[in-house]
Amino acid sequence: MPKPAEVEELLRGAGLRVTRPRVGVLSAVYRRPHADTDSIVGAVREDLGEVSTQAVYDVLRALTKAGLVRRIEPAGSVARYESRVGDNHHHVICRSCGAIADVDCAVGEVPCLHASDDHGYEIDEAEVVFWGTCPACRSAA
Amino acid sequence: MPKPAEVEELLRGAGLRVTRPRVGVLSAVYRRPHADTDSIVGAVREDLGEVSTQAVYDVLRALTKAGLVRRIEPAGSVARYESRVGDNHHHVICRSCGAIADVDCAVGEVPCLHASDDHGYEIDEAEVVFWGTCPACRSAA
DNA sequence: CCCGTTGATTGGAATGACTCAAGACTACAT
DNA sequence: ATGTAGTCTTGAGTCATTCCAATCAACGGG
Repeated sequence: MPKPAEVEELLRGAGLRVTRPRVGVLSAVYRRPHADTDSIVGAVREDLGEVSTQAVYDVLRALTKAGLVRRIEPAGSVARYESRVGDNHHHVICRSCGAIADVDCAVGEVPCLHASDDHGYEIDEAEVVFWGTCPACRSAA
Repeated sequence: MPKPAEVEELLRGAGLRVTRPRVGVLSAVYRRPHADTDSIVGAVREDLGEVSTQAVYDVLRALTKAGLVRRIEPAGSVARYESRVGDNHHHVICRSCGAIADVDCAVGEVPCLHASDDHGYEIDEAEVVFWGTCPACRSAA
């Protein structure tokens, strides 16, 4: 959980200008892993007051392009963002409630898996999603 | 590529009624692997004439629930459908043009991978997506 | 320390995939 | 043949996301 000053340093290091919405959004992503855009907007507004929805969308795209956050798009869900980047970890998602948890990659480097037949593609990443039922939903059933 | 009679048999075997839109949609999915809804609508209309877009959506959902087709939702793309079901294969997707190719699973049975830490989830499937650049886009660059 | 340029933010409107509701219709069983 | 559960159609609506033009602010050069 980086301090505001560290967040600013992260932005500067990525060649991005330091603005209030950007600091707020990046902090919110650190604070709430796997949050969707809507809840990030809410979190930022709690901190900063008024921020336009479009600013958050724009900032998230800029942060994603800069490699400071990672956008994940599980099937059947809206886009979500997380701050863990560069360590090529994977996710386990509950089919029932949509909860997401991180799963460390056994290999650690991309691409961690190799296709049996790559069809001539030059593969740079292997994305793994484990689908299942989380403990809470399992005991509720 | 099943004949119309075989398609009807597939539908009946899944406990679904045999209707013109259903036969048309299921044939179209066999004919065009990894097609999105829009191009399936187009393909069905070529065969049958007028079919409402909503009927296609509805049929695709029914076929998915019955396990006759599989819905895949690659990040940054609309939903796509394929007829290969039950063999737990994976996909390689071109970052540039979105082309999708099948990759046979080395294991063959679900779940083919096991998480290093399952967080208590009961995992029933491991979905793998390989991201890269297809031969055509690579030579065009 | 101030100022201008460049890039960010805002607000409004639009896009597009997908869903919902209500009624007409039809495949299939009795 | 006939009833009925399940399909198809039409039309409207939802929601995440994007586009555009105008305003505004960060930050490096003076």
